[in-house]
Order: sequence, then structure tokens, then C-alpha cells
Amino acid sequence: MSLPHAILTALLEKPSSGLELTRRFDKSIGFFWPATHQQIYRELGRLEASGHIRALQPSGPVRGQKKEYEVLSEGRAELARWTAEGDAPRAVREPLLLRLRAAAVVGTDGLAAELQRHLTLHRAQLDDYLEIERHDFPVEAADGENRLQHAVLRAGIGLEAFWVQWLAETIEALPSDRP
Amino acid sequence: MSLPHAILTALLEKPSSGLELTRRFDKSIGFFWPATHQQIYRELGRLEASGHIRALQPSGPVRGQKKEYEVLSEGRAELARWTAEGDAPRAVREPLLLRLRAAAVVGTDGLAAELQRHLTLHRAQLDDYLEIERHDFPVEAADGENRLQHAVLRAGIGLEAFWVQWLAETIEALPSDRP
DNA sequence: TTACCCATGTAATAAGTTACATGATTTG
DNA sequence: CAAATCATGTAACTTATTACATGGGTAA
Repeated sequence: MSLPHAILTALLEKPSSGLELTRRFDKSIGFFWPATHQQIYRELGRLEASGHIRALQPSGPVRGQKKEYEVLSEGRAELARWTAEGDAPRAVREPLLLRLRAAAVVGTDGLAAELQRHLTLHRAQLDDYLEIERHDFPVEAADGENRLQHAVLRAGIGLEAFWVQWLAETIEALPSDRP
Repeated sequence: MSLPHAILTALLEKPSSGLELTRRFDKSIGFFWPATHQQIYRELGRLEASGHIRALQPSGPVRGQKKEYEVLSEGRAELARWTAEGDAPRAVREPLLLRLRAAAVVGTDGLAAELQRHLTLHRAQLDDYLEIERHDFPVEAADGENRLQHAVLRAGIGLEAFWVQWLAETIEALPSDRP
């Protein structure tokens, strides 16, 4: 039940249409909770039906017409409630790790290339995050209003840095490297 | 499509019944791909139907009777195929990070306690992993047959260590800490 | 013999993915 | 006006979660 709350957060930061939300997800909240435009439209419909948000232009819902949404007080209350709520940390669910376990049984063919490919991807993502940090959280304005957003970005940076390091180590230690 | 391959890997390591698989998932493969017994039974049924595995006791499938499965050569081939296959790294999807973003908008009530709770959980998981490492991968037998399994465990250790550090930093920097 | 655990399963729901459909607006 | 793009949606399918059902064995 996280997607509706991710959407409420995004809409509180700035009222938007479905497609605008999709774009913003692709480069912000979606780093930690990806969603396609189909999911977002479906969820916007539900949030509107439950009175958490409303469309700004009350004109007839014509297909192909942009529809902006804003959060109502009920939506804000629901988001505050959810924010204080607790849950267990999410498990990892990374298929690459399963592939390593499988490779221990059926052989490591193709594994080195796959690890290398992931390393490249994670390095690129890490660079993206660091660029965002340089741009949005410059050192001279350290820790102002947006301490929380910065903490979230730091999590992304830390996770990518971990993967980069682990992949490099694991590639190094792979049997095929030592004939 | 990872669960069937996780099950094939587990069954190759050791033929098991559904409930035994569930138990083993809870303390091994399931760290990186959790599954409930319902998921596992369903998937075992599919794998049997598609000829990848077979039940050992061919007696009538009586409800409540233990049923052991083993992997057939088709299943091993399928697992090898999948292992060499590639896919994109999984996104993070951690609701706690969404809560931080939400808290930046609706307030940080309850957030510190939740971060503290996660810190405790991640510390415990890290300790569990380190204990497993001490037990299963002692330094004197460094890097033998099970280099790959060790790499997977190292990933778990690295991820938990990251969360412990990030949570400690973030709790420290939380506004409510400085009145 | 009741209660508990082992073991396998069904059903319903929610969430996520993939493919496709449709209208409006801009641009060559 | 044809093609591309913006924008909103439907439909079908797969995966994951939650709750419940059923039967067998064992021990208080």
C-alpha cells in the first residue's frame, strides 16, 4: 500500500496531471518506488473516488484532456497517518543473487558478463545520484529545510556505492578469472 | 519469474518437500527471495506439470501426506538457461524512504521511533549473517568450492551494514533531535 | 480425546507488468 | 494532411499476500 502514499506526497509537493506524475516518478520518487503510467492512472482514480484528491478542472472527463489533481485535507490526513505507521524492512529480492546461487550448482557460464553489466549500470546510477546531490544539496547550504530529502538521496548513494564495490570484488573473485 | 528458479536451485542442493522448502527459504535463499508456503506449493505444482521436477513417491497424492520432489534434467537445463540470462537490477522499493519524503511534507511525527526500530532490526539481521559467515565460511577454509555462496552472503552483510550506518546517521540528523 | 503441530492445499484480493486503444495537439 | 507526440485510459496476465480449509499424527 505504498504507491498511493507516494502519489500523495508527490501531489503535495506539486499538483500535477497523471503524465506529469509519471515523469516526476522517473527521476525522483520513482528511484525508490517505481511506477508506470498505468499504475499511476489507476491509483489516481482510486484516490479521487475515496476523496483524498480531486481534479482541478471539474469539466467532463474527456479522453485525451489533461487533468490536474490536488490533495484534499483528507488526503493529507491519510498521508500523515501512514507516515507515522510502521512496517518491516523490505527484503532484497535481487535476481542476480539468485543467479549466483544457481551458478554454484549449474555452472558459471555467462555470469561474469552479467556481473560486469550490472557494475556498469550501478556506476552510472551512482554518478547520477552524485550529480543530483551536487545540484540540489550544495555543501554551502548544508542541512536546511530539506534534510529529509537529502537523507533519502544519501540512501540511494550508499546503496549504489555498495553494489559497485560488491560487484567489483565478486568479479575479481570469480573462478573463471583464475584458469 | 525468479521464484521457480529459486526453487529449482534449492531442490538441486537437496530434494525436499514443500514444507521443508519453506523452512529452508526462511533461513537461506529466502533472505534474497522470500516466499510463503502458498507460493511454494503453487510453484511446485507448476514445475511438476511442466516436467521440470517430479515427486519421489508416485503414490496417490493424498492430502496431508509429505511429498518429496527432485529436479529432472529438463529442470536443470532450464535453470542453466535462466542463470546465463540477464536482466536489469531491481529498484529499491523501500517504504521507509517514502515515509521520509512524506515526512518532509506532513511532519516527522513518529518517524524517529520508526527509524530506531529499523535500526534494531537491521542490526539483528547483520548479526545473524555474521554468525552464519563464521559458521559456514571460516577463514581457514577461505574460498573453496563455495565461493559463490559466500559472495551472496557478503552481499547480505554489506546491505545490512549499509542500512545500519545510514539509519544511525539519519537518526542523528533528524530535526527533533535538536530542540 | 482434545489440542497441537505437521503437511498440503484453496480462495480471494492486491499489486505489478505488458500490450494495446483512443482522442487531442503540434509540426513537417 | 500525415506523422509524431502528448495525454488518458482498458484489458489481460502474472506475481505476491492474506486468510482459511483439510487431513494425519502425536502427546498431554
